[in-house]
Amino acid sequence: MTPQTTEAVDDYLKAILELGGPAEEAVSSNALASHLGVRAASVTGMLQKLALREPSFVVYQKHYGVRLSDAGKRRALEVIRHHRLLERFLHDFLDYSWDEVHEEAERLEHYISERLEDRIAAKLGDPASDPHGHPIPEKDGAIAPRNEVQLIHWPCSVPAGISSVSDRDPVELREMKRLGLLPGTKVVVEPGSRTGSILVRIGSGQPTRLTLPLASGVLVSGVTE
Amino acid sequence: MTPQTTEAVDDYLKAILELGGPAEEAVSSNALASHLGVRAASVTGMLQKLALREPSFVVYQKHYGVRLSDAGKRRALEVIRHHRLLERFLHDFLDYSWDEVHEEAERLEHYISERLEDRIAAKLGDPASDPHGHPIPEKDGAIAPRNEVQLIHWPCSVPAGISSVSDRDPVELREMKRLGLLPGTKVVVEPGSRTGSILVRIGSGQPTRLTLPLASGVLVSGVTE
DNA sequence: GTCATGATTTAGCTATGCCTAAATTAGCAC
DNA sequence: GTGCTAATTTAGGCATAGCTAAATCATGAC
Repeated sequence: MTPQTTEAVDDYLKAILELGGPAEEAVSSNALASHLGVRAASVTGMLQKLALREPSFVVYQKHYGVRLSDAGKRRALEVIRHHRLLERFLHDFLDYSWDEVHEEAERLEHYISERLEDRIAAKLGDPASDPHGHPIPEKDGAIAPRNEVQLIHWPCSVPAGISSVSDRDPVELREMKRLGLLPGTKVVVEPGSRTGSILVRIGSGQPTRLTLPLASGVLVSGVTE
Repeated sequence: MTPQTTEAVDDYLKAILELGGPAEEAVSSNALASHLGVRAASVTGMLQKLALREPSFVVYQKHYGVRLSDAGKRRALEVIRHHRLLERFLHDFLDYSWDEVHEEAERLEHYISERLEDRIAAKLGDPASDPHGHPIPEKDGAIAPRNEVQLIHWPCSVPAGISSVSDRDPVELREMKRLGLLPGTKVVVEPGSRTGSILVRIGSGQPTRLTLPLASGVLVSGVTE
């Protein structure tokens, strides 16, 4: 049987979901193009096909933007569930380190069957989040909303908990691990900001100076003490 | 990075390796076409590309046939190693049954990284065979030669051991499991052949009548008693 | 040796998913 | 409203991997 979706289609759907944000706003072709690393012309072509598909994956309006249809959103969330389950599985069962899981999961997420998805989830005991702290959508696509803020936007002296970290760059991830910037860790931003860095107390250690690129990859939320 | 091989290329290489047999004879386009379920014309086109690649995967002579080059053989064995390691992993760690592993492994074999291959092998303790009894090639491609014969060609009354079973048909596999036709089991062909079936004592049970399609999927070798 | 038959290859087409370059459209300033 | 600029779309091309139909080749029968 021909697969329902291709790798390219999955990647478009994920990108539209991410770029649309929690409000699921319409996403422009240019935004998709730069996020996916392809030309805007390629995006237009793909969106036209996705809109004409049966069932349609997107609602596309020329010169305006694109939104996911119900079917599109369902598939996007399924692929994200695959990705995050795989990351946790590779990390917990196959000795993958924090910075190695993303690349492998990014490839395999398109190819695992529903059966394998279920077996991995069962083996892991239906985990709620991946190793970077990102929530794993339920099988029906449900995903608990979160109040996350970039650490660099968190007010001084107010304690916060790391809820997740960006998994895009393995080098950054290794550095975060070294510094103890793990999901669940308590952090306090100390007075002492400069251009290019902030001062942060991580867990119970001494305040540490974090460069902005690094700190911008750390998402936090309030802690109820 | 663009992958070194595509799924189609992998499938051609595996097919050439299998159809060439232990002597690695040249394989005809027609044989490949019927094995792969595509038209002979498609095979010719693909072989021409595979021969021109750098490094070349095949040695191709028009109107004669095709053989694997060293690079082609290496890749074919790597994919087979992936397939069989995956089968054992799915079976032993993720509660897949005997007849479910093939389909999943057939898809994933093309997409797992060398790192995942290594981690799975380590987790399993470098197993020698998959759940159907097929030998898993070593990382360098080495694969112990076997003296297997189809059960239907084994002489009467001479004890034999099942070395492997065909994994193509899940229905057949379930039937084999029900009958106890598992790799390692001792079998003896009893006098009582008819057209369409043979009589076989499986393990220490009573003689059982096996249909030829089923029995032809059972490979045996001599047992040293 | 010729010829027929079956195997094989060529030629030309389809679809996906990307590209570039050129044309077009939308939205904003004024 | 006009016009500028940036976003968007169209047009035409490339590679992969399949297809059909037509041409060609090779081998065995005679």
